[in-house]
Amino acid sequence: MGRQPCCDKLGVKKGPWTAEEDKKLINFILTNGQCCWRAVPKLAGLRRCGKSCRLRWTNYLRPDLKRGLLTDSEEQLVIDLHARLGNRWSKIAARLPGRTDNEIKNHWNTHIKKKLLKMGIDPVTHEPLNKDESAEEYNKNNGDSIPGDVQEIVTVGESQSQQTLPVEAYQQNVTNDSSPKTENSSSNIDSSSSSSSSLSSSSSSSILLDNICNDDGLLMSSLWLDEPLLVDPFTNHHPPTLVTTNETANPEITTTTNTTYPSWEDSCSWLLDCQDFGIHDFGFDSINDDDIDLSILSALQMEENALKELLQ
DNA sequence: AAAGAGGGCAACCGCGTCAAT
DNA sequence: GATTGACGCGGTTGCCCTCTT
Repeated sequence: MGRQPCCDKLGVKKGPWTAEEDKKLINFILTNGQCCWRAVPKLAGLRRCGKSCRLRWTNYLRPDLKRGLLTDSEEQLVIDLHARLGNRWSKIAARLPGRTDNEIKNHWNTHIKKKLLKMGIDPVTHEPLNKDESAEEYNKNNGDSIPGDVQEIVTVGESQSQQTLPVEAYQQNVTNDSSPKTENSSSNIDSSSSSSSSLSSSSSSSILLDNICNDDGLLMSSLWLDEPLLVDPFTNHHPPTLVTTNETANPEITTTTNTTYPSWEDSCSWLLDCQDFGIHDFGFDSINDDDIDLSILSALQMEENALKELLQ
């Protein structure tokens, strides 16, 4: 007959994960790697469904995850990808290293959606909302009049020749947005420019987007490509995405090859975070530190080699 | 200071697809 | 080929925290 059931439905724990459970899961994945989620709860000594373990690992415990709010450039990238892909969060997440589909989905629903609506952009179609509708919508949501910039966006957006204006308007809005960000300064998307103004951040994001999206066919084939770009030492399947900006189409733009991927600190900051509740509580004592270092260094070496191949 | 409202996020649910038997 | 279950994904829920009154 079919496969064995993934877990005994009876006695399966639900709800928030405890530190103890996290510890067990991390220990297990680090020592055994990711395989066969249905076997994980039993082997790791967890009273959880394999599905729940996978979710916990991919959305919260994975070492290559970034923390904090999405950066402006990441947000911009999400918007643009969403305009092309719709609610395919996993595909969108695949383009944002260290971000999970769940995280992006949540961020979209709680932040970006509202921002777009506020700016008179339909978050579903990414088209400008009807001026009256947007005004109504805005008044409904905010009990206030539409700000001048939104009105301008809506008005300009009515022009047939300005299809991409909503995104540009958003960029402008982001650029002007002076609200503080709690996001740490590291951005895998354009870390080279993140230290400069938010304008350059948006611009580089734009270049990146242009690069990715100039040819929708190329984008789609690229997005549907399931083959991992590089090897991740922990997951073996969802590595830090290599972001290469190589502008050659426009002679006015200096040809640059800007490749970024998470630094050692970024990739392993979670290990440092473990110290918050005692890294040894995780039972890492049993793991040879040299093994971890070597595996990660080896993976980084592989990344470097892959990068060189790409650049050749 | 307390209570209620709203927002954010982690986790669960249900469905579709693929693979094993 | 049919059946069954794992896996992955998107949608939804519910808890917790913060803000407002």
